Amino acid sequence: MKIYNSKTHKKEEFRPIEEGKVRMYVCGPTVYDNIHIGNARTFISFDVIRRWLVAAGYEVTFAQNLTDVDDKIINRANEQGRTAAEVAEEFSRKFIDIMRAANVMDPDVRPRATKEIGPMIGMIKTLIEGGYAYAADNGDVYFSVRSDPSYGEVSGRKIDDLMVGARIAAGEAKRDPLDFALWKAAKPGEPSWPSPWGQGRPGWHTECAAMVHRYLGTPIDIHGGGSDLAFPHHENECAQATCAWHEGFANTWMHTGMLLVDGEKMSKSLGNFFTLEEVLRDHSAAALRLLMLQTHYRSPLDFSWERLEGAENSLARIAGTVKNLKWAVTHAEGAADAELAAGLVSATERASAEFEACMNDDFNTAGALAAYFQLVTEANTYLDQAGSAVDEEAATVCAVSIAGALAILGVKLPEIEEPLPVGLLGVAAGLVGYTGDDVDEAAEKILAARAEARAAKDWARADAIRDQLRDMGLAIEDTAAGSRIKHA
RNA sequence: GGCGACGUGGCCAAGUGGUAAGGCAGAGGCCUGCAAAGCCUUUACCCCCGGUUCGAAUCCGGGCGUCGCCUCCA
Repeated sequence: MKIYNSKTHKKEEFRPIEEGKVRMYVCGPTVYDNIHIGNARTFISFDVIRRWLVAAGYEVTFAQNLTDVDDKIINRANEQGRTAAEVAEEFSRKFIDIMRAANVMDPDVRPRATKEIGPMIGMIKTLIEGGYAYAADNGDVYFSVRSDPSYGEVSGRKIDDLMVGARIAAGEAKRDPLDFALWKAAKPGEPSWPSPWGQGRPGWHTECAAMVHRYLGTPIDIHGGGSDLAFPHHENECAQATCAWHEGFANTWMHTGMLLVDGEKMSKSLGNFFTLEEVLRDHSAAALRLLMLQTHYRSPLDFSWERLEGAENSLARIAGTVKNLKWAVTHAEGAADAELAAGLVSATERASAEFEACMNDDFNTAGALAAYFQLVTEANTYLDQAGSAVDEEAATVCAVSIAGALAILGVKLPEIEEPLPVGLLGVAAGLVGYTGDDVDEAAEKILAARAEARAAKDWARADAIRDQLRDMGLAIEDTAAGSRIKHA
């Protein structure tokens, strides 16, 4: 398996530190608001990466933090006249719920910054003792960037290049403009914890480093996040961890590309964002994920509602094929053509091999999906050619393979076995006088009545039956193997 | 200004040395009583210029353009 390491700018053969095991960490959200789909892109990308590592046989330990103390949370709380803890609790809960709605697996560990103050203070102490950090008179503690000779390696920067943009904000007590806060002295009314440097709270970069160390142990195999976190966040995390424990921090750094709207980065500060919640209100999580996976995780991704609609259509096509394959298996009649069946089986094997090769090549989900789109076409062709004489084993193998591949990617196909509505019974009673209580039997009677009308060239009756079903949100699909009623 | 990434058909996008996957949308055709679904066909000077090579979308140099980071940001 090859993974692009953004620290070395190369695809590298992935070798976990511990044979067969992967420890990975992805920076979680600061819980001051609902997340937008740009945030979601990163979490969905790493969800797929994690799922593929698991599918490849690795035992994966996945940790993701919740940053529940931060300037932005405090500001939001002040605006709304609530406590920071209340704001953090609300959006932590919402984040967890919406991630589940998006079919993103829960992390194995989800530490919260406010519950990890002790380990953070411990790390800061170690850094001060080692000469890498210093406490300022005002109660802030800063990391001394120039004390770390490897600073800049994660994001590929040179300290001298950074000088231009670096500034010291009013009220800060840095010795060097490059230095960043490990611990911030409390201002009146802010949440704070006691420390050797007085009441205060941890800096953002401090949290992640301490939590990685505590829950995964350093070094870890994979550290991920959006590409906008590479600098300064990841650089600073790495600097602290490296200087505190001297055992390396993360072997592979992975950064996801930004999600764009009209060519510009989606972000809260620009205001050009859609929340994940509002997107999932009218669109399936599966379609959103499919849309995202059709672009490589490292590339920028241009979001549009048109594309999302397109993904919805693609998804329906795939789901339709899986559904048709399964239906054909249960309605198979007659001797199947062995050659046709063998063709479908080998097409399935080809798709599966191609899928695996693409995923193993730095998670090329777009290529992996393309292999299965091709198989979908081949399966549809098979169903056309085979008619009702479907080879049950070949069709099953194909259907399972398609559904399985999508499941690995976390794309949930629309309910394949959704039952027909009970209201169909009433239609059946009116149309064909069927008064039983078996919906499937009613459907068969209705289809039989339509077939009869068509045979008698009574198009008015045949179409009336179709129209009546349409009013109920049902459609009739005439396939090579016979007609059936499905959800429109 | 510094650093990095990218520029492939109407839209999106994979492909990093051997002659252009796939999705969506459009058009035409097949099938169908009509439709739906499905299948088939259909559109590429791979941003421009130069170089390396038997051969380049793919490597090198230059140019133009876009985006990101350098400040909170997934």
